[in-house]
Amino acid sequence: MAELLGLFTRVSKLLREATDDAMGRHGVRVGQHIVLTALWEQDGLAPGEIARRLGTTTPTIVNTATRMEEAGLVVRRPDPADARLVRLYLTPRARSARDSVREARAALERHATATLTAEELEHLRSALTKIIARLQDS
Amino acid sequence: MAELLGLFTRVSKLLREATDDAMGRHGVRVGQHIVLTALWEQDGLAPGEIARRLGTTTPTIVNTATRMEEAGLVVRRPDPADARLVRLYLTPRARSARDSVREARAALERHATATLTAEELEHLRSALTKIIARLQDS
DNA sequence: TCCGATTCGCTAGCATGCTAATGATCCTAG
DNA sequence: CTAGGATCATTAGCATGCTAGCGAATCGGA
Repeated sequence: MAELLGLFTRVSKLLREATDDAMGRHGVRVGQHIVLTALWEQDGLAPGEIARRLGTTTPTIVNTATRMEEAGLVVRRPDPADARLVRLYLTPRARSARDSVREARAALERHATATLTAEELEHLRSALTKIIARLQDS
Repeated sequence: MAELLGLFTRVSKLLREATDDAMGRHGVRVGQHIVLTALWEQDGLAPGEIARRLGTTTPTIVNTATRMEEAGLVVRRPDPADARLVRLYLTPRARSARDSVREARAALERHATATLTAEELEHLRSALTKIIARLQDS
């Protein structure tokens, strides 16, 4: 596998599977993490605000929010000042899952990179950051 | 973005978008690349064989093959010796797209990693390979 | 030879993301 | 104060992957 894109495809798939597995044990699916991340930082955001923060689209957040509502992780409430807006609020269950989900992800990270030295890890982080910056520009 | 998993999620999404864009200009979608890769190496493989080679599932290959058949990239033909098997064959169009698709992917790779030194690139490749090996074991 | 287990491709149905189109609401210029 | 443009969530429909379950075909042991 000499091709870098192929390596990324492979890593992404494996990491995503492992992440979904690790988070699933805490009642959260991998796709819901971006919404949780945003709401953990600031509760009561609207779908469009979350999408803008995380570089996704509004329909993605809306659909994810619907699944999370069915799963009892968030509730929708209309904005009292602007009837176009819908605000998403975490349920107690979603709030309390925060630490365990974070720890599960951190543990997975440690496991996946266990064969890398601290220096290699830092290089990896740096390389990924550079690629992100490069792709976001264009 | 201190979290490595978050970096990977971001890179994957950006790279996947850019790849689909680059390949789309040659009439091939990003999800079809794994099937093409397998058939470019050996034409006439069955869905199950492709899935085993590439670490995906048979339904994924079957569905992708259906879309590729509609797009005129492959044809299905029954195996003469084993009626359970269906063999996938590239059309001339898919065969001739090989070089341009490869070059498009290579160009994207060069573009995405333009701000990395040769040494950084080698480290990145090595780190990704290590992570893949680590995750495949478990 | 024949019957149960295995091996196929395929379909159904789900999660995750996307774009395009819709309808409600808000705001601003005149 | 009103009309038209902007902004918002939502729905519809697609691509990509997955698991579960189906029916057809094959194989292997009695």
